[in-house]
Amino acid sequence: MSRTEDHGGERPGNGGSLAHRVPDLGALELLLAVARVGSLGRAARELGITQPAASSRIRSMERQLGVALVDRSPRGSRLTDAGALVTDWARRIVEAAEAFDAGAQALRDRRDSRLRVAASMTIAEYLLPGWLVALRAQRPDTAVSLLAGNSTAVAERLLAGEADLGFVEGLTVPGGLDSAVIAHDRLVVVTAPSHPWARRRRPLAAEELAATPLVLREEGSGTRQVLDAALGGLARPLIELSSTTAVKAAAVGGAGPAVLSELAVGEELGMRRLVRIPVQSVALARDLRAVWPTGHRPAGPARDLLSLTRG
Amino acid sequence: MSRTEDHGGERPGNGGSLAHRVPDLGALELLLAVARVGSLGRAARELGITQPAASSRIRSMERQLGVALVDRSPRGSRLTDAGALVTDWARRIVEAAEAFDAGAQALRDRRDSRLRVAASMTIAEYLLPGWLVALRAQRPDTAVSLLAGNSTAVAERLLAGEADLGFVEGLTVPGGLDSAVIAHDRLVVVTAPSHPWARRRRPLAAEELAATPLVLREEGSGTRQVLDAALGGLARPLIELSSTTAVKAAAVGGAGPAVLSELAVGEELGMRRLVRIPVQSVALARDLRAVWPTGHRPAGPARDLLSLTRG
DNA sequence: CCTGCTCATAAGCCCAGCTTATGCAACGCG
DNA sequence: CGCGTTGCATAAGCTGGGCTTATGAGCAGG
Repeated sequence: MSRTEDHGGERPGNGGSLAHRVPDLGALELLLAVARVGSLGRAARELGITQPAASSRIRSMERQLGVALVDRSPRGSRLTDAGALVTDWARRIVEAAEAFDAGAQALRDRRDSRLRVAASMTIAEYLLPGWLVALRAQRPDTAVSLLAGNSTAVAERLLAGEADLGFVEGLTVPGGLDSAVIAHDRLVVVTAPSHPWARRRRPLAAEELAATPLVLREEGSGTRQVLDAALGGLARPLIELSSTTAVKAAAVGGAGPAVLSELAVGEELGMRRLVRIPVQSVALARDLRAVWPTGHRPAGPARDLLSLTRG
Repeated sequence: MSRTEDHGGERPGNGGSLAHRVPDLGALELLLAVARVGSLGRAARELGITQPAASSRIRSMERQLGVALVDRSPRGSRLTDAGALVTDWARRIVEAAEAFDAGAQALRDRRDSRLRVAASMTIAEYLLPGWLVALRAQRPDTAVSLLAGNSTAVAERLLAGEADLGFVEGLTVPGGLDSAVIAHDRLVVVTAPSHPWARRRRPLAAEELAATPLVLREEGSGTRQVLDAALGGLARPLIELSSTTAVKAAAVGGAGPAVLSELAVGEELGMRRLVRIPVQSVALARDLRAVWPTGHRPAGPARDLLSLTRG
């Protein structure tokens, strides 16, 4: 009985879900603390728990992973070689969690925040959380609120005085707003590694791209606009989906070639879940801009955030 | 009472540790499942739990974050706007956890694995987990074991027949091994954003770099070797630390400029915790190579993995 | 030799998350 | 129009993981 039965989503051969095989955030934070301070007890104090709790938690993490992580000695604890590696991998999870937390907090703080940001989806998804983490490190007491929407919505909020700083990714800047380019983005053509295009040697020609049915965002999205403009309104949809995520999932699943922001596919390219297909002579670049009401040069917290965004 | 007291490591103004503010992995996986299948009940079934469990878990996640994540209706559940954003951020955590899991499994499987990999630290830390995730997606039943060490150790394992495929990042290929370049890496000079160099307009000259005390890895490390070679053995240490992580931490903390692999600082640059300082006329590039015993061209699982590594 | 640091073990508490058993609302179909 | 199906919510009860306090044992240094 129990629930060992393999339902739909479970890949074969993995005993239970990720959550059962990966230590929880608390344990990972503890491990990082141990690595930093070199002692279970002091790490425990740093996290506000007792030494036995830390000891037991590290031990159960070692049991779970099947690997010794720390070398205990009467004079402290050091990471084993495997432990150092695990700790580095753990740090990635914790950093992602920090970004999540910063973003979530901004989503919640809505009311009494000192800095109200409006951002387009792509920027809110991929860039903003990192900026918020950095901002929090610099100015821990700046409460930020975030509102995500398309370029028009961002402009409205700014002009209505309901937001202090905006971020957009269109080809044009909405009227009534000043802007500064903070980064560049590019649309890229991607396929699953199994797709024939992944084995091409020569870059794709614009006509080939225009002639091929693609997995795309819906008409009206920023991404789609740029693509249509670049191809002269010719983009041929295989499927139209309403979120970047859905498009990625379809592409990973082998539905067909997709066109997506470079920002959106970084992770997937790194993990080789998607392969980037070079394209020739198609202008797929676009600017990412910070925007604010004409004249109202960002000051205070808005200026702090803005200065973080241009590295 | 309880433990609200702010001990050393806690930044002010954050109520408790990350783990208390970020939903656990199980909840995040559940959220992703709900987003995918559009129903609490079906998501629950997919994860092998009951519908009330899923319902309660999503609800408590919403309470924790202070944001409504899903719109429930008698015909299913769809993400709210905020929910879509949160789900995207959650996906990053889950992906990091998948990489962690793939790595940890390789660390454990030591014995009966079909593919034994030996890799240098930098590659094991930053690249390999992603490759393993991709490999698992392609060939779910390939058990991989991982041994991390320096170039010499990698070569030894391969030549002793204790590893099937190696990855090194040196300037030279150890004797007795064939190799293929799989990627390029570059050392970069980084500082905390507060460092004077961060506000420089002109690239750093080689002499300035050589004349400045730097935060460095210990002598003998791959990174250090490349730097010394590039500067003509002149690198002047401010501190010498024994792990990439420690170097990063020192640099982030403002100890001084550091020289690190591009791979190692990607995250920090994105979050603006570190700033990259352009350098002129210093050859800091290096190749990342797959290696194997001369003649034993990789086959089977080794070949699968190898083909994943050249995107 | 005692004091102070480290970690380990034991016994007990508490809450988060699970289960089963319900109820209620909306849709589609004979 | 009632019936079955699908989807979510609520209630009551169990269990285990993680916490606490209390204690012991190994090693270093004044």
